[in-house]
Amino acid sequence: MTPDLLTAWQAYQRMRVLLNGRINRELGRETGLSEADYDILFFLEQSTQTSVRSVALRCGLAWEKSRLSHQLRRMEQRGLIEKAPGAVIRLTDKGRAQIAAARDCHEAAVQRYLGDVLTAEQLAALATISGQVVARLHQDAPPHGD
Amino acid sequence: MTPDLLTAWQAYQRMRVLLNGRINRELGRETGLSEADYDILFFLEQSTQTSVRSVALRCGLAWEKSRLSHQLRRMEQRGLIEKAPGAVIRLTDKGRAQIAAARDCHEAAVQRYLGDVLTAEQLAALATISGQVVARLHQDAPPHGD
DNA sequence: TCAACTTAGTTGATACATCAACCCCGAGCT
DNA sequence: AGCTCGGGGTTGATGTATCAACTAAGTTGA
Repeated sequence: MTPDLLTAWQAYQRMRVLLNGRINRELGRETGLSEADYDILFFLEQSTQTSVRSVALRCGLAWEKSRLSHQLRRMEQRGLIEKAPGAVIRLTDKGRAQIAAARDCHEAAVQRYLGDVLTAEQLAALATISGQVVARLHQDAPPHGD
Repeated sequence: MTPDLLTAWQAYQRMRVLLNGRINRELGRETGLSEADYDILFFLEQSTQTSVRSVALRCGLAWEKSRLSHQLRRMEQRGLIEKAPGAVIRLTDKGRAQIAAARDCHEAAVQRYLGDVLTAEQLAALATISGQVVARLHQDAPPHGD
């Protein structure tokens, strides 16, 4: 492991842990939603259709099936979504309201911690780097797992 | 939120989720250690002293106290560490053996998914970006919390 | 027709993360 | 002395993530 790689890895790890901790905490405190909640609601809201099949969620979020199942059960109990027959998921009015509020909070955080700090070149570099790593992950253990 | 920022954020998020999931899964499968276990054991092993006070762990890892307490309890039950009076933590032989094995696995993964994929410039850019974001996080909500 | 296979989804067990509430002890103050 | 106060550490409750085992429904093929 070269020093460059070690340095980059440790710096990345630190950013990952701190940045995500911070955003999750802000989101939870201000909106009562977890990151998992947010991801689900955001996907449903962005979707052009009014209802989405579970499998589309699983695909789009790259989640395990059991994780999704548990999460959807909890969210249904809280009234954020509803399940229709045929493994179809729909946003409730409450869910729609919460994601709208949360999006502002979330985008503000991303702007504050990334947008305000990085140059356009750095943003582009981050996107490129991420894309390359993700491509490597896909090529390396493709079957279907994660 | 500019398109550049959105793109970078989404790409980063995807990398973060997939890369970390993959590394954690490999680590768990091949060594039986979680990321949390690894962080603790790595810190203890790197430490020059044979024993470390809890508070040093909390500081070095930037963990919440309750998180550390729960984690140390579980690890003591599994025989990876032992607690001495005075909030002192020590690696057991078993713990020392496991972290040695895990380090190889972990470094191989980092090499495979980052080192083999990114150029030296990209590694440097990633380190710089991470450093800037972390600095922003510290300046923004410094007290001592997270 | 029926049996072996896939794939979507659920469930239960276990581990992990976070919050709030608590215990303990030593530093400072009256 | 007796006090409070703050920090280190623990605990319990709750939400979250992962794995393994299971159900159910559709496919293929003998």
